[in-house]
Amino acid sequence: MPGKRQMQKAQTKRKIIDTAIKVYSEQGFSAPTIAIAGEAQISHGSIFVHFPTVEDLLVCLLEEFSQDIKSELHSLSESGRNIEKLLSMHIDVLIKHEGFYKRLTKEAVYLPEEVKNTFIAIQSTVSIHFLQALEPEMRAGKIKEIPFHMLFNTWLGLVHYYLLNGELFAPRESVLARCKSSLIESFLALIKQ
Amino acid sequence: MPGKRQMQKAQTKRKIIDTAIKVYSEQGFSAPTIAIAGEAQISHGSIFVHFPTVEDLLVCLLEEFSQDIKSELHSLSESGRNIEKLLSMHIDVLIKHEGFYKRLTKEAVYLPEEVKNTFIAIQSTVSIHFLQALEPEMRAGKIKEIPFHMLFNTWLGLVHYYLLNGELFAPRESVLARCKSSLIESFLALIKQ
DNA sequence: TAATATAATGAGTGTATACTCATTAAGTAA
DNA sequence: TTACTTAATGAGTATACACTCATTATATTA
Repeated sequence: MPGKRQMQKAQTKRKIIDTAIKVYSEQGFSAPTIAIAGEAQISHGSIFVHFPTVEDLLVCLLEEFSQDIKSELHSLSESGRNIEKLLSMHIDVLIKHEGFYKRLTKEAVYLPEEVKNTFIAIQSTVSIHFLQALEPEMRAGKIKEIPFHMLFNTWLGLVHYYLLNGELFAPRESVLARCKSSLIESFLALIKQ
Repeated sequence: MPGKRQMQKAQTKRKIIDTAIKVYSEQGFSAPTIAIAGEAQISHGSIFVHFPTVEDLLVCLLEEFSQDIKSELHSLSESGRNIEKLLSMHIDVLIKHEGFYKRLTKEAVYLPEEVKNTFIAIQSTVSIHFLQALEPEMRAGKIKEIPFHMLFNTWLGLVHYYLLNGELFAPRESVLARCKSSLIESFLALIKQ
């Protein structure tokens, strides 16, 4: 059975992870570690007891984030497999994690390679579901004859463009929530044969 | 007539601007000012003789950059006004400035507000040319009935997505040069009625 | 030529940050 | 209860940077 020590340790680690997600979502990834320590109400040094470097913390954060997103995508995509539902579900998952996801798209350049690759792996998972939903309609000749990866990149490009320029389209609120239907409608109209 | 002093001064300022563009293109905007001074073969302090802060340097850089891009777009769009030519011209202009433009798209978050606004103003100019080229074809019913801003955002989203993920699509070379034709073909196929 | 003005220099300063480590406090085992 | 182990602490260190300013070198003016 786990002793008090082990539980306390695990609890502190969890607090660091949760607080880091919160602080990075709000302040961006250049937020100093003292901001995380302050918000989590632990000492600065504690962070380095659990994570040798901030890079290790980031990698851990993204590992968890990607697991969450992937499992959400997976369980939601069970229910229905047409393209409209899938786009809607995709946006819903992003809305749920909008703060952190937006930071990832905005600040990817400055993140370590491993973190970037984990983020790319998320898109890869999305593309698999995207393909599964689109394939029947493509076979049925309802979709324009354009390479699949182009269709997917157009969708992701559009969604990320809205995330990156959210302040322009929807100041002080969720761009995705506000623009969800017009994004989906427009994209569907574009790809239809 | 300009004395030797004034000419020398102007020449140094120019050297700083040109070198800063080069260094920022290669290393990103977090490149330290000593890197610019070193590359320009001037002393570190000289930068601050000409620009009180790095922010002032950045603003100056973008002012010039946006003037260049806008005038290129303007002179090129004179020649022909159909949408295919315009897209091609747009990509060509971006290819010409790809290093710096790519950095702007990647690191926009960390740039001062004034710089971001200048960058947005460039897109605004592009959208005007885009509309002019598209309008005749829209009137003729050749284009899908989708709000104009959606068409434009889809295009820009796609192009920026390729710039941001260039390493994935075309490692060690110009993504835009490599993917230009497929970007244009796919986009035209999508928007056609 | 001598006096003055100023562009350019680069060692030096201040600040923000990640990370360290000796110390403390609290759990665990004898 | 006592000795041992370890999570947590936070003052301290090292580093990287933007920006300063007294000094130097060069042009301009009298």
